[in-house]
Amino acid sequence: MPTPLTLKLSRSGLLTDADLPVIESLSAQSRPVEAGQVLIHEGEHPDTVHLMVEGFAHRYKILPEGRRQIVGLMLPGDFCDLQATILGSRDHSIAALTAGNVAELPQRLVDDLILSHSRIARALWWATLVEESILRAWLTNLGQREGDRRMAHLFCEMLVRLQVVGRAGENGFVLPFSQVQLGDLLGLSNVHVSRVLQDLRGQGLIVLKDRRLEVPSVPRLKTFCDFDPGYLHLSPRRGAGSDARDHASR
Amino acid sequence: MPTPLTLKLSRSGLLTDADLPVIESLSAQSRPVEAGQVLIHEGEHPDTVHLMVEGFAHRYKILPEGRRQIVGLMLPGDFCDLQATILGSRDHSIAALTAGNVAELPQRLVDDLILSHSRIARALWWATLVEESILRAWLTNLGQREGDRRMAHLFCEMLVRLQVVGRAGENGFVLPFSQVQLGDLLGLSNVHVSRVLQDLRGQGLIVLKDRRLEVPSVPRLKTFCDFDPGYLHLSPRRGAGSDARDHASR
DNA sequence: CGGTACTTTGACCAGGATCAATCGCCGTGG
DNA sequence: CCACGGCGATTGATCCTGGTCAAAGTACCG
Repeated sequence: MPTPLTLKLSRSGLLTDADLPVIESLSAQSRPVEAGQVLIHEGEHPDTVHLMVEGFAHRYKILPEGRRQIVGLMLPGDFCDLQATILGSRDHSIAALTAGNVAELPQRLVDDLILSHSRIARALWWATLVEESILRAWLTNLGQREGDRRMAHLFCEMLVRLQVVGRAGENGFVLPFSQVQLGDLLGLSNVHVSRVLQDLRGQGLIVLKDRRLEVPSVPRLKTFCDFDPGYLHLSPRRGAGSDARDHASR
Repeated sequence: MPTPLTLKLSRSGLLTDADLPVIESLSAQSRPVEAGQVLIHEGEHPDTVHLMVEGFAHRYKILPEGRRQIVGLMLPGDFCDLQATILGSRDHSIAALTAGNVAELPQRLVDDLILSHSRIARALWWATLVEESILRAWLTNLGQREGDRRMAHLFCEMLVRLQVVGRAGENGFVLPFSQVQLGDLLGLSNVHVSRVLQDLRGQGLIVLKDRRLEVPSVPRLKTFCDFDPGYLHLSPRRGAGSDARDHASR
């Protein structure tokens, strides 16, 4: 089974099979992290690149009054700070959401990789740009949708992103968030998150129990929140036995 | 007077004086655009890079129900689509907000520039990452702040960004938005925008008349909305006679 | 068995949306 | 010159999404 990073970058449409072993190797050395562990503190000036190999992490900002906004979700195969050194100090923190494994790559290794493998360099660019695209989708989600659709949209996105890296089935995945965290993701209070979830359950759009989210009808959920996966910029899965296995789109 | 692009990239802290003429040249050839003109349609697959030389533009997404969210603001010196070709089709549109000038650079020219000038390449990276950082700040703004602070935060950001490129004075700038557009930026209704503006005026935080925004006390406004410019990642202005030369505004 | 973290529920309140009417400003055409 | 229409801003009235406060229930853990 390929690593999540390989699975993800394969969907950029920019790689050939020759690139895959190199990419695989990036995930080889990883260290375990525990849930809640802070990977990068705001203000730090890191000199390594963090790659999620297993587990979830999140990027967040904290306002002086104590309010918190999660501004990014790193799933297996996602980089936490591919850019790190260019910007100087970080303007937000990153912490693990679940136990998992993180690879820490020296910035130099990444730089060398980019110089020597132009296709991979482009694929990394692609990953960064998709991240930015997701931010725009989130911004639209917060700015224009009400609680229930907002939540549904997040679930749709997570379903697709996790399916890409082989961490979700056709209809569900493990959702390791507390309701407070869901609130920090969506700009809602924990109380309201609870009610919205009840509501979605009541409409039969989701089944959420024991940290596992099931979506009885993915098309229905997508219609409900106008989810259009275009912003994830995924090329069709290619290669051996590409098949009817991904019904993505809609 | 240097072009806005030069002024902006100078603040990356990554360039030397030798790079400046090359950067200047990018703004040399520009064509006029009128207010409202669409520069890039959603779904298009552009093969040129757009650079704002003068005037404002905005990036926006439209939901099926007709709601609109502005997900980016391009000021003089900002690129509209530095990444263009990698992602394939665009997931949003870009339109001019005011009359202005736009340079259209062939993607090849940009690629060559990146290959031949590594410092400039890094500076362009920097610009892209700052854009992403701004998106995270906006997301936090929408998710965690109420209308009045949200508006104030936008004004603070615009003031700083415009000052960088010499298009704002110490205390104000030309704000070419209608209240509907402000609403689309901030996720507020036009009616509420009107009330929030009254409120800010009432508190003496802003003076807004004839499309010109004046901020009587910038520190007060910043305190009001917890504005911390760190996310713009600006290095101190360097170089010959760094000074009080940019009162541009008008 | 008590503590802690998370979820649920209820009551109440407020930020902000929606609907609707009015007003001011301009540009256009009679 | 004036009437008209369109756009944007303002204001008022009303409604609703979602926040806050508070309490209680649930589950896990040492």
